[in-house]
Amino acid sequence: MRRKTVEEYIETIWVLEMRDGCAHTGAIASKMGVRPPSVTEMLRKLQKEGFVTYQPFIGAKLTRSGKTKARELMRKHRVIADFIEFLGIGRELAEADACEMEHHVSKRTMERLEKFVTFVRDAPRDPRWISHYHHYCDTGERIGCALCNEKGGELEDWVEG
Amino acid sequence: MRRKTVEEYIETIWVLEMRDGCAHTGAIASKMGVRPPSVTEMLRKLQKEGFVTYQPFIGAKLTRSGKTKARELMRKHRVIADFIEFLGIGRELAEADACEMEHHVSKRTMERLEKFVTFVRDAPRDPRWISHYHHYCDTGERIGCALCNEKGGELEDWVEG
DNA sequence: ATTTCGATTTAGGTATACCTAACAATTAGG
DNA sequence: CCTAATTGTTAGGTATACCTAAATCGAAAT
Repeated sequence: MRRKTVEEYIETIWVLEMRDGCAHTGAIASKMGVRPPSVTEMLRKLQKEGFVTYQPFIGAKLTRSGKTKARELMRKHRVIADFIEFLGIGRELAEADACEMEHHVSKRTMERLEKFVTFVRDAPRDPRWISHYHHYCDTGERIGCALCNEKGGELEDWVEG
Repeated sequence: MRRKTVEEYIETIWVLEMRDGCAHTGAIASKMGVRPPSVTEMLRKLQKEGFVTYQPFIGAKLTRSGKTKARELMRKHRVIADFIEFLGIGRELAEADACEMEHHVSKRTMERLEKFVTFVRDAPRDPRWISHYHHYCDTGERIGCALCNEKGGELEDWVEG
């Protein structure tokens, strides 16, 4: 498998710390599919960089800055996974893809993507174009509501969100 | 800067081969921001893996399988960049983000994303919800066309794409 | 209290992409 | 044609995430 980044360790530690109170070397290792010595080594690095406090033979906890970082990452992760799910992909693959992608998207793009996801998810009513999109995915056939798509018409009958 | 993948080398070689007939070590190096020895080394690896033919002191050309790979990657790249641009990000950053992301998206998600981009770009008429989305990005204010969003209404007045 | 055993760290080694410095080949000018 | 400049490769070394095997810690059981 691919080599893990500092960020992936932080996310894993976050999850384990939530669950167990602190993240043990072995737990991190098995969750991430690496061997314990790799974890020990990384924990030392993360401590040096100020993301965790690490007590040998005990485990690791995120510092304030580690938690900030983790929250940031989890947020990115959720937004990306939600978006991919919206595209019509099952949650499991959406999650897996989000894992891979979340470390490679710029801040500005993330902001916009988040807005897009919110825009779609929290629409005041179920937007018809989404079902148009999914119909297009399934059949390749493009349909469109003439009223929705009408060009140049005045915007009337708005509903506040 | 981040360490480059095999795929990024293949893409760069594709571009240079298009432009110059073949990809020279120095050209690859300067385009990718690495030093020539790194390129020489990678070219040998790529040759061993069957993606390029490499003649020392002359340059590299993609093999059939290299070209297939390159086309695949360029397509991914374009789709992702187009999507990010659609979100309201300028082309330059969209391209940069695409570069980072394109190596981390699954095939199935890419297929769906491509459909989404096509669905939006080639809509028979300019879909109103896009301007709604951009309005939402700019102002945070959610507006919606009641006719478009009306729930449960029968689908009438369709336009074939 | 001592043994035993699971979990962890230490020691030492691999693979990969990168570098600089030194050397070699090709190309261009006189 | 031969030298000089440019370009490319070789040699040797770094950093990082990973591994296995061996040593060590700590807790639970006799």
